[in-house]
Amino acid sequence: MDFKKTTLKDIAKELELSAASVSRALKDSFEISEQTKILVRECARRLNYRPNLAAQIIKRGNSRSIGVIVSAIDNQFFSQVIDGIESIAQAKDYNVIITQSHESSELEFRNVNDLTTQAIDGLLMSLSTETTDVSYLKKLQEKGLPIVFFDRISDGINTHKVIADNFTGAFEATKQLIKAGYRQIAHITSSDNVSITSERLKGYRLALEQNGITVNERYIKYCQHGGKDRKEIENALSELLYAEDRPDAIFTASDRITTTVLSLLHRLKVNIPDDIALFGFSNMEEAGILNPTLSAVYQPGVEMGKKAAEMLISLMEDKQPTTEFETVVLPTQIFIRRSSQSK
Amino acid sequence: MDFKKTTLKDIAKELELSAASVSRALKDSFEISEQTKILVRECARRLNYRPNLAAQIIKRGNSRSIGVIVSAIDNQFFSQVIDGIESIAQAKDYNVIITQSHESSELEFRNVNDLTTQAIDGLLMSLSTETTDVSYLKKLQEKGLPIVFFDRISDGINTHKVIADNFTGAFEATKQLIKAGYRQIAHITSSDNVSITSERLKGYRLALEQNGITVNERYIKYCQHGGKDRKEIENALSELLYAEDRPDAIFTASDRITTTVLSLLHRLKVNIPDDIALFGFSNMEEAGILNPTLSAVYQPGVEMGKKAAEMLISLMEDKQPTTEFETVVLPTQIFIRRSSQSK
DNA sequence: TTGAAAGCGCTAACAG
DNA sequence: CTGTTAGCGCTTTCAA
Repeated sequence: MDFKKTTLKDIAKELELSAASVSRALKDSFEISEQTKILVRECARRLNYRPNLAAQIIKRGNSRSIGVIVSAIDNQFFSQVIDGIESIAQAKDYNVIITQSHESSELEFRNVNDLTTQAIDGLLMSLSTETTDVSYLKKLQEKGLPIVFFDRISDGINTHKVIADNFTGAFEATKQLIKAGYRQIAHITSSDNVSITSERLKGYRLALEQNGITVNERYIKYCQHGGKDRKEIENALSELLYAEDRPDAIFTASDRITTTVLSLLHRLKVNIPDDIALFGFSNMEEAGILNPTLSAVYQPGVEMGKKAAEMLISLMEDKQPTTEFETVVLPTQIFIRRSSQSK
Repeated sequence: MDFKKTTLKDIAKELELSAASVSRALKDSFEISEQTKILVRECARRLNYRPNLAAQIIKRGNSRSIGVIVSAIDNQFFSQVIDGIESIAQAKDYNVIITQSHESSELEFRNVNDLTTQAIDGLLMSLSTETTDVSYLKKLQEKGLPIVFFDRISDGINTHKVIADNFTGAFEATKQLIKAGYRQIAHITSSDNVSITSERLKGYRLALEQNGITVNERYIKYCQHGGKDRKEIENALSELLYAEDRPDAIFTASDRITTTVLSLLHRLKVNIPDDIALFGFSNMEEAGILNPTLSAVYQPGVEMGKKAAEMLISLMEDKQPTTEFETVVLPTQIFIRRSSQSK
């Protein structure tokens, strides 16, 4: 079945006008008489006319739409970012096309390809945990595609970037655990490919060092797929739990890792926070009704989305190529709840 | 800044061929010699050529992309549905454009408009809680746009539909509460505009009646905005809690309502399930680590997405207009956990 | 105030 | 095997 759309010509024929006049009338051009405008508008409504975007894109050479790539939209942090992006985009009359990489660099590559094929004017991007090679993005950028990175950024590309203050977030979280009396603090984190991992790791390390605790490298566990694969979190956790020097606290570096660890500890009947404390990075609205309530570092998702969209749109609308790029760091928030305080 | 794309012409000029030949070479047409094909492919790669989708759309008259409208992607049920849709779409080489209505019929209308302007070939749609008028969708359908409804469907339009077995889900949930000894079972649900509300309500009513419990109409509370507005849930809950015949159990009809009620009960220090039991519709992965663990009706989100996408694609690819439509009902699952069993 | 015509990038019919 | 040409829906000169 084919979706028969009304075109300019249909209206022109109906009204015995030229397509050009109809086009101008619909744009409220000054060269068209009020009377024809009214006629045209009425006819357009009646025939349910909708301009063909593809034709406009071809003509104008731009599409007024921006592509977004995140690892997964069911991550509340990312859906908040998307809400932020959409609010700015709508205000400035841009369309938003959302795609998911599901932590796969192959899918990420494919999405970028699809998006550029789809004539996007700009790209907002948070890298997958798997991604190490960003050369194809660099090429696109060199061809003039404006790109702004958020959350998981890359040093390999010079452009605007927006991140949360992962370092301070991790530092404060670890400090809180220490303050609550924990000493053997493990860290389960994402792949060391992504920027957020090393930023958070630095905060974790410094907090320990500043408090006279030697960093135990065996306490640091990486999940190469960002916890997309439940198994890898299970492995990391078992290694920690069945070691001779079992930690008394775990600091987890992402939403998914945090909730999975919590659920695994439940299943293993490990008491939180008495046996093991838990402090996570999480934007879950439900953190306060988990068992136990979850201490967490919260990232300003909506704000990050807004900022990233604003920066991208400014790149797109700049007449001359931008050469001075900035990296915006947004503050994180710490919520201290039950899961990190027994002692 | 403008994103300068390589076109067929650029390749043609470079290779001193015609645009037509280049086009055919890239399509691996039989009329082109192996040698030119190799040359063309090499050149395309080198110049980072990407076909201009807009041009193809105009030419072909279709876009190989399908639009999706859900109320909010941060709802885990909907993100599962989207994952299902994407898996089918990718396999059949369709693009997916996701939009959110945020439970507003105005935004929903705007999204539909944007999507049809963007030359989608088909539409997958779950209605917002606010929506009562679907006449504009009917018009689109009459113009030949294939539409498939999922989850929140409308009687006003005759087409394929996919829903979960809301009736049985609600029936079983209520029955479980009765079995656990509860008698004063309240129901907090969405707007009575949406189909899922009445389906679930029917199950709730029947379970009560079958067990000799008279339905107390004051126990049924509607949230006109599906709980998007926290206040409306708060109001519904207070009315229940401060009534003279305070219920001893609440059956909630959606993810958002469920978690919000849980969090409000926490704040009010109401003990669950001893003071009040809770049974909800929820697709949250975290249901098992909430406090208390949440008894829930689970809907097959991924499956629903897959089924809806398959039906839509079959509508789109059918040569003659389909006249026989079906409504697929997928089974729900019941998870009985702590929140519904004290007595 | 309106129309005719060209052209955006691509494809397909037709010609050679 | 390859090129020429027309046309998809729209905008934009240029001309009337």
